[in-house]
Amino acid sequence: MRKELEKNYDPSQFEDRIYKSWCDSNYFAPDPDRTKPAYSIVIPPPNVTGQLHMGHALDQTLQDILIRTKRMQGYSTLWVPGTDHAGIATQIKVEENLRVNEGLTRYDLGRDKFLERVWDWKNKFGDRIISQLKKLGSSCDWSRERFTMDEGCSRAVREVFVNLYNKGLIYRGHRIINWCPHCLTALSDAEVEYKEMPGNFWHIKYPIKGEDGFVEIATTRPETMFGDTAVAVNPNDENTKHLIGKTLILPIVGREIPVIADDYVEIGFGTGCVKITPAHDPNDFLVGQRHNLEQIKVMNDDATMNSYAGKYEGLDRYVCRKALVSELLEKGYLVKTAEHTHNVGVCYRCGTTVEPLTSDQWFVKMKPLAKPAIEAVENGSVRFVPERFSKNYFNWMNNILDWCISRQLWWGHRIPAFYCESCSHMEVSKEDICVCPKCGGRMRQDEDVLDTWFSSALWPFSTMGWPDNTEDLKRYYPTSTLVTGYDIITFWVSRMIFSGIEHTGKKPFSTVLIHGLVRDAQGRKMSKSLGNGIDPLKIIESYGADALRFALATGNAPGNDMRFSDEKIEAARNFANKLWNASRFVLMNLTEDDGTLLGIDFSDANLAVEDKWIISEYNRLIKTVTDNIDNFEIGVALSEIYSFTWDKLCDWYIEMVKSRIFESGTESALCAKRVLVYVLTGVLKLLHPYMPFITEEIYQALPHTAESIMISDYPLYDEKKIFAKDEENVNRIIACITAIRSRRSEMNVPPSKKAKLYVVTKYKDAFLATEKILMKLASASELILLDEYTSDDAVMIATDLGSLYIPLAEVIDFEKEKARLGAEMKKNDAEIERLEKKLNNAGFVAKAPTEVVEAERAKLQKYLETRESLTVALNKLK
RNA sequence: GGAAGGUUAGCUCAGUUGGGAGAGCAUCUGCCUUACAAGCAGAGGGUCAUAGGUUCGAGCCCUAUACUUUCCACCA
Repeated sequence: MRKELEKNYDPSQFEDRIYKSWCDSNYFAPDPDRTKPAYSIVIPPPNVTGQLHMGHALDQTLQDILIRTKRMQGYSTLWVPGTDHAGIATQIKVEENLRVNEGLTRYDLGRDKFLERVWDWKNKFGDRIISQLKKLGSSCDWSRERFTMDEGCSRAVREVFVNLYNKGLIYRGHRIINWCPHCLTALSDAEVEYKEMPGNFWHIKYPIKGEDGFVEIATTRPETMFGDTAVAVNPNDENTKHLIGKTLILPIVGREIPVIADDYVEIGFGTGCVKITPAHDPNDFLVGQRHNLEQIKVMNDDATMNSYAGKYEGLDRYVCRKALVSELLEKGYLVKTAEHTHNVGVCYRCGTTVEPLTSDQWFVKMKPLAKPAIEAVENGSVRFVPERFSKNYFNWMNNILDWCISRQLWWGHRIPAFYCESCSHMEVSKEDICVCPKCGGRMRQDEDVLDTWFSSALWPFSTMGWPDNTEDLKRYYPTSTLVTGYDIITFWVSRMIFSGIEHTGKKPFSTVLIHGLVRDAQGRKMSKSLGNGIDPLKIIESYGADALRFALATGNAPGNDMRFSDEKIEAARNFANKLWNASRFVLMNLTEDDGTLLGIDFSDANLAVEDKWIISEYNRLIKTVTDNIDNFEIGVALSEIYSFTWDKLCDWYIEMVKSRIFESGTESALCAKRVLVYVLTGVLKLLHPYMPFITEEIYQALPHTAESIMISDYPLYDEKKIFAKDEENVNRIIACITAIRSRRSEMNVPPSKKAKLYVVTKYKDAFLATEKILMKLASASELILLDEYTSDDAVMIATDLGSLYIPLAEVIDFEKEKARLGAEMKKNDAEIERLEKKLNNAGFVAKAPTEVVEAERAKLQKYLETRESLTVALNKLK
């Protein structure tokens, strides 16, 4: 029994129901048929405690469009879902919660108790994001849902860590790293953002030992002078050369430091003399290494000063800075203070200014890993869409430094390194080690955890069971397409590429489809602090998931940011409504015995010219949509479906066949109905990947062969279903009807007023084939085909079909009509002149492709015909 | 400092190998025409940022300039 469609389109009535039916039917699981080609995607795992935002919605929509298309096209599709533990972000959230609700810190609870709390949190909110993804219609295989800290992924992490360590690609070292004094952890270079901030250049005198003079240095961070272990000058700088080798006395501190030569110092910048603080500046650190300088750390982990700062010990770095500057001023060491804006690194999670400092951390040696990963993109094995983002990638990968992977957090994968408490022997191992293999002493595991992105980097294969060579891995890895935003190319995409190549010997995916950010209606980034975020769930509630998906998938080019506005979502909803109503029309006219009439035979001689027209147009649509999807031009494909559905199917075809359909019982009516069902079903299929719910709801109400539209066959382009001649004829009539309507409207003829229509045409076939349509849609009371129209009481309309005359004597102002025709003639003549000039241009005719020249000739022909008609009409008015 | 985008209708944006510019929204004029007023039929509105160049032909390719966004680098 067929279902009826409700009178009004109300997605909330069916979206959840349909989603459940898909799940119950297990349609999201990959087809086990081994003969089908594989197509796979892994989800960019959202933060486990995060809330769905527009970025997710866009990301999900694009992936689902690809997956659903491929599934219908006969691929065995796998879309692996899951979530990320998001180390710092989650830990901060739980700590904040703990502080607000219980006034406790994580240290009050201790590591184990605290981690229990985080797991509680994860279990409580971990399902929320997943259920939100489902609201969007995502066709992920939920039975394969993964979490970066589940057993399998954790095993992969250990495997990778140990392998890299054994290859010498992971090492522990004392290096300068980015330290967040708020999160109390090291950060990788990628996790530091730079913000422009106003600051000062303080010029300070460093007295020269044994002389009266001094050296003037300029610094933006005077408080680090407690850690100065040299002053550097450029050996080629004539102005400062003489200082090399001298000894300086640090003001206030009194410690002696040397003047060294290093070409890191830029000649002509500042005073030419640079204080060197190896423990608190990345560049100074390198200078220190070159010159064997001592590293003096002057701050504690929370960015308060330590004992090296003498009486400033315990003060915050900025409080210290202020006090120190006053003291320097008092004592005459401060030469001047200049304003200076500079970029300051801040923690990407909490925004605190990071402190570069030396510390013992774990690193991944990047150069050897980066090389094959760069090559993979260079040789096209991994392809970015749009292509320009590969430049982004190269820029990062070519300049990459070693990756600091240890974090002083509790939430994350604990580093599998074990230290002996007795003999300090260290072992790195996949299994826990309790007893020292050297001395039998007790081993304790490294306190630190790994950077969240360390596990994300393994996501494409860890989710498929690696390091075991599972069936999934064999069948679905490497994955086909990765869909993500350009903002995490460095964080995530690049790391997946080198990890995949290193650990599986294969690239993790073939294509990286990059999308932009979803911004608010004013173009601002959506953010919590601005409070301008738009909640996708609210949008779904009031407009439906299909409308949201439509709004996100259309109207912007790949990789570009897009603005989300009410207008856009309303337009999307209106389209859904249009489709809904058109479908209702089709269904209303579907008599019971039509129910089996699918798969219409197109050799059927009963097909009217307009039937062939819409079938041809539909067939062309299939090609356009398929081609565009193949090129990842998802938005273009969708707008093609949109304009076909609205402009061709609804505005023309349905209007054209209405009168036929109402002649019930005739073969002609039946035929139109068959075509309607055929074309509508086809459009629904093409549209299904974009708007899965509404298309399914309508599909179920139509006569259908597949259980669900989502597992039905995707339409295929068929050259035999292009009826070029009929298309041409119908297009002529369409142009004709439009011209008539336009003239009537100009002349304020009410739509209800019908008028005789005289037609003078050399396209008699086209006219005869479409007579009825012309009559109805052009509001004609009678059609009269003539060889020549002789009276002068009619409005003449020059069209592609020929000259049309509407006798509307009472509304014609002859002078006005003459003027109008004259103006039209002038415009027409201008076109003729332009085309003749072009066609008389020997260069054009010789060099342009013949089809272009032919097209121009045809146009000229048309304008010449129009001139004839206009001339006749004008002569009559004289 | 390096790099990549953007500049097209009043607004937001498309424009896929170069062949006389499109959509949605907004505006104006008519319509409750038996699927749809979340609709129908018409209409107006653009020196495609500027200046050069290549070409028979440039919104599209090249060079320069202006304004703008983003990424990377950089706390002397």
